[in-house]
Amino acid sequence: MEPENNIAKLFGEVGLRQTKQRTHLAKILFQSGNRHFTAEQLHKETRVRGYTISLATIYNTLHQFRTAGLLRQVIVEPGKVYFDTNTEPHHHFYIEGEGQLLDVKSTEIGISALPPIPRDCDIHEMDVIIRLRKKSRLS
Amino acid sequence: MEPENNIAKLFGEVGLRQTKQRTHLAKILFQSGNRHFTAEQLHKETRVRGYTISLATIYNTLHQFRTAGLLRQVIVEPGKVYFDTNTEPHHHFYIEGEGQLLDVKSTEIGISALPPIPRDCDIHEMDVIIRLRKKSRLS
DNA sequence: TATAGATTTAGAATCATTCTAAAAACCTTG
DNA sequence: CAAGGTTTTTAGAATGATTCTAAATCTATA
Repeated sequence: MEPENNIAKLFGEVGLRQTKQRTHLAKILFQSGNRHFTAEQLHKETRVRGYTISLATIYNTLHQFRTAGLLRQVIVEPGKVYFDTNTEPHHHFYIEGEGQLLDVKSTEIGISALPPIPRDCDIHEMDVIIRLRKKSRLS
Repeated sequence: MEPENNIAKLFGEVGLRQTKQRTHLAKILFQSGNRHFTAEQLHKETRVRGYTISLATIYNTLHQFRTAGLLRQVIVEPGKVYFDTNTEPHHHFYIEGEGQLLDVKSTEIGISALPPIPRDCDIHEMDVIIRLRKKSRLS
């Protein structure tokens, strides 16, 4: 119930200094449910909320949050990066044409076998993307 | 054993006119085993082989081949699109840092359960990407 | 073989993202 | 609390992959 303090603590834990801009972004991103967004969308949202944060800072901060483990990248479309505040292992629906991402819980996809990993490599992460299309009304 | 004819037939089947450029690209792409590549890599390769094909044509043709079902896109990295001549359902290893893609046969990953699809949507395709990193020699 | 329509092309344009270098903010230490 | 060194922020330029444009060229077929 002390959101400001939580953010201070969060920054402390991941070793990021507290600045006005980072705090604003953290509020937008971490004080309500999980969300998917692009840098550009977030930038628009800061302006709507009356903050003034340059696009460069948005990008810088998103990368810092990502390296700190607070955000995850989702790559589903050429030339555009989505970020996801849900950093738990999970998967995605992607609605093509709408550009909408939806989380799929890890438990909802049963993966029963993995292929042999090339020797000299470790698994870093696994992405499952189920690409969907809106049913057309024309039958 | 009549590669030229095969290509002619291929183009006929998918409704693409035969042109010098498209034929050259089809030769490079479909006359040996499956491969992963970017537009830029393919462009370089045409030059090495002594063909002269503009980058714009490379892009045009790749998209036409894709719509014709002869190629598949693989999106694993921001700002860069890979193409794959293997159009069968299958998955990928992606070696981060190396930019290398490797096929994983569908049968090598057992997917036993799928989440409920949002009503009003159909599954268009499913991508599984296992991101790998080279083991560092420093233990 | 003429012709309508498709294709190719060079180069400009676009778009998301990154870079640069200068200004501002931050956090010690004296 | 002021100085000084380090981080951050920022506007704007730069980048890099891709797409667009409009003119030139080619292709299939009548």
